[in-house]
Amino acid sequence: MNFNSLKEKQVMDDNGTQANVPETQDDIFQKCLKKVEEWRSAGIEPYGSRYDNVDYIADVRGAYKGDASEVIKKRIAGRVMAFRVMGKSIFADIKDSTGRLQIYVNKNTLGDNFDHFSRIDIGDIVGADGELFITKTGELTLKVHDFKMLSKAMKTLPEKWHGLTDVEMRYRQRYVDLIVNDDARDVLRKRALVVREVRKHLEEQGYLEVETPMIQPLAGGAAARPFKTFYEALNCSMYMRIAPELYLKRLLVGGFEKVFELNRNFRNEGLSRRHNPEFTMLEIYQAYGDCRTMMALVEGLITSVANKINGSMQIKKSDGTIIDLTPPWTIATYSDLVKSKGGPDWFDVDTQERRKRAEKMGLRLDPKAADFEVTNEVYEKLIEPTLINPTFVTRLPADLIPLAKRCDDNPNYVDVFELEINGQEIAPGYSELNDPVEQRKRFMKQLEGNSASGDYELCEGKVDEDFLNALEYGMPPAGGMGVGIDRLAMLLTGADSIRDVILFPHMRPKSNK
RNA sequence: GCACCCGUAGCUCAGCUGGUAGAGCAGAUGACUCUUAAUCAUCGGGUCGAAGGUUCAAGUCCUUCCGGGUGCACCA
Repeated sequence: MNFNSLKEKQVMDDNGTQANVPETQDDIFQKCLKKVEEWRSAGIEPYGSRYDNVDYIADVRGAYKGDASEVIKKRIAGRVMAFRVMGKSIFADIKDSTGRLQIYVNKNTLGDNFDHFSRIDIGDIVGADGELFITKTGELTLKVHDFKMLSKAMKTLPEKWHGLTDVEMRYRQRYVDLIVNDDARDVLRKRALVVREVRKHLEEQGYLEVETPMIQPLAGGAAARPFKTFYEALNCSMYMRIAPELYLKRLLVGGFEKVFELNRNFRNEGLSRRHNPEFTMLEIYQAYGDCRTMMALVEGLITSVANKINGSMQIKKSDGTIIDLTPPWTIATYSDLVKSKGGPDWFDVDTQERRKRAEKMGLRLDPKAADFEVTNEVYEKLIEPTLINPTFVTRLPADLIPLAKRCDDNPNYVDVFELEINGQEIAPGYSELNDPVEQRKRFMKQLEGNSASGDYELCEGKVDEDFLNALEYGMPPAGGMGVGIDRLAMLLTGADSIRDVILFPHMRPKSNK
């Protein structure tokens, strides 16, 4: 009568058996449920428990020394990635976190269990005991004596040859991506190693890792729009931090001399290939240092991490160009870089002339742009993208970074650096401002600037009085630095998109209808 | 936020100037005791992202919406 029964009837008429039923993903699920029941009634639990003394596949491969007569018994566990049935023998590929190994099963060795084994699907997780041998075609293989079901998969894996390429699904269902795409797994594992090595290096240098609030009453330390939230128990609005800076400086006041924090910042901004609003930032402060202290530190840090991760100072990008991290890194002043593009007399000519030159070089300028913004356009559009090998850009215009400490010899410049690698800013470093009166003045000016621009409220027009209070107790002069860990991971893994180095990048939730 | 591109079976993709959806893998059944993208035979699987519109007829053309990608902007 209804559609389904008609359809099933037709199937029956066509081939005279009841075996074939309509096949959708849901039907496959039902089929698997049935398999689970059948296994259970045969005394096999498809969702196994603890499975001890498992060898990593990489170690199993290492154990075979080329002597075919030697008997090597091993136990492995992992996911079935391929399954090739040949009558009374079966080959399957098992994958664990260290690699892949082919297993071989035949009816003579397994007996009744062979039929149970033959019901395994690609995607199931199994354990297997057996001994190693080399097949006719020369592949190291485990001949299975016994196996154990550890987990039955109810969904089919993406296709074995092309894998999973749909970018959206790779990010939304990262677990599938990780099962199927070895390179995704490698990149994300490398990222974890980057984080580990960064910590190790800093600890070895005597820096103390600290954790400061991620939910803050005022979101300071950077110019960015914060995420706002509400703290029920305290009955007040709070912000997700945009930077840990103001708390880390409080620690300098408190007497911690070398500290770092490696954790998430949140900025309420758009997403792009290079930006994720929730990103991992390393901030480091060192009392009695300045931005040059930080330059030496970051050069040592990144080269050491690169060496541990890649074993090389060269990184090949997807387009074939090579980034060379070999120290010492280039140091260039902002002005010299701008002059190299805009002409040696760039800063001597008048504003009109600078505009004319910039436009001649193909820049489209906002007619309202201030003079220093015109210059900065030249820097950002024409110079920054060309800084592929590591370059410390120093002595930036004070207009650009109003909160930093001025250079001793010229108050028009600030004593900072921006580390550029691969045309991207990887780390800014500062000689930190420790004059509380000057700091208050700049905060006030910044507030005015923000209310004037009217883009958004900066923490509702409030100044972090507690931070100023801390400064008034006296903060040692210090060098400070921030390193974008996601971007560093991109650099060291050659990833083109920041999302490739983030396990679960943000996605717009799918509406349920 | 703006511009451009994409969305077809569980996955990877075809589908021409509009004519009513197809392949491989995965799945089912059978054969096969050294395969490895196993092979061979047979079979099933679709709200063509969603909703409207044009048309005798829409996967295909138009509009809106949803989701994604890239670029720009915001932003270090």
